Amino acid sequence: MIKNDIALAIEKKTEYNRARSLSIVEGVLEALKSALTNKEKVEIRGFGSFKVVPKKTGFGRDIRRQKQIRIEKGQRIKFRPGQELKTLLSKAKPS
Amino acid sequence: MIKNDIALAIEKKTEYNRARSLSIVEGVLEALKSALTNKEKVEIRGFGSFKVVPKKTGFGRDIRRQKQIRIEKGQRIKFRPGQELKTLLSKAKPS
DNA sequence: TTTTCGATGATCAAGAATGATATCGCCCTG
DNA sequence: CAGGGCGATATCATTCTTGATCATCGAAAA
Repeated sequence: MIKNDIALAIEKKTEYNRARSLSIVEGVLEALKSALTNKEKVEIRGFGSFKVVPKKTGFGRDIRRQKQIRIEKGQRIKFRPGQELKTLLSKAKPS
Repeated sequence: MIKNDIALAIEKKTEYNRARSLSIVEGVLEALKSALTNKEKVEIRGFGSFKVVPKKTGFGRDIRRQKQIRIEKGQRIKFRPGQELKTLLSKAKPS
């Protein structure tokens, strides 16, 4: 599924055309991005939660130079699926 | 950020009221859930990708009974943040 | 069509997550 | 507001990811 597919689903659900539906989907994504950029946790019951956490510290590896390098401070995003999503998955047919 | 906050953002962006905006947000989430339930990967450029992958195999622990147990087959969902989201995060002020 | 993101893979060591089940305080949401 | 999801926590052994950089190629998206 890609952004356009979601817009298609919104198009079917509303009286908006594809372009407007796409714009709305982008609005949703933008809201999420903005919250996360502000380190704000995002929690959607049933779907899941996104949380900004610190990067690991210590060392990483620069493969090109075969050397260890120090990992700078930073943040990353963790997603944790919600209950409902997990349940839907466990009920779906095995792949 | 919670579902209602996203609906608020959509309300501001459209001529829909809160209830309809909320319904649209739910439509977006429903589309995502449906795709994932069907084991379909979801890729949104810049935001990130969700992918259904097999659960780890081997053993888990039943704490109540202080015993190891075998982990049944299953699926879980992995999220991988997109480039843009990572970049926004690294540019945001340290917390 | 063009741009560029994203998946994959390579290395290595450290550390986080995963799985299982249950409790409890907080809080999302119908 | 009430119901129940969510997250932290507990255990233990194992699995997996994380981080760094970069090349390749398929595909998202403008």
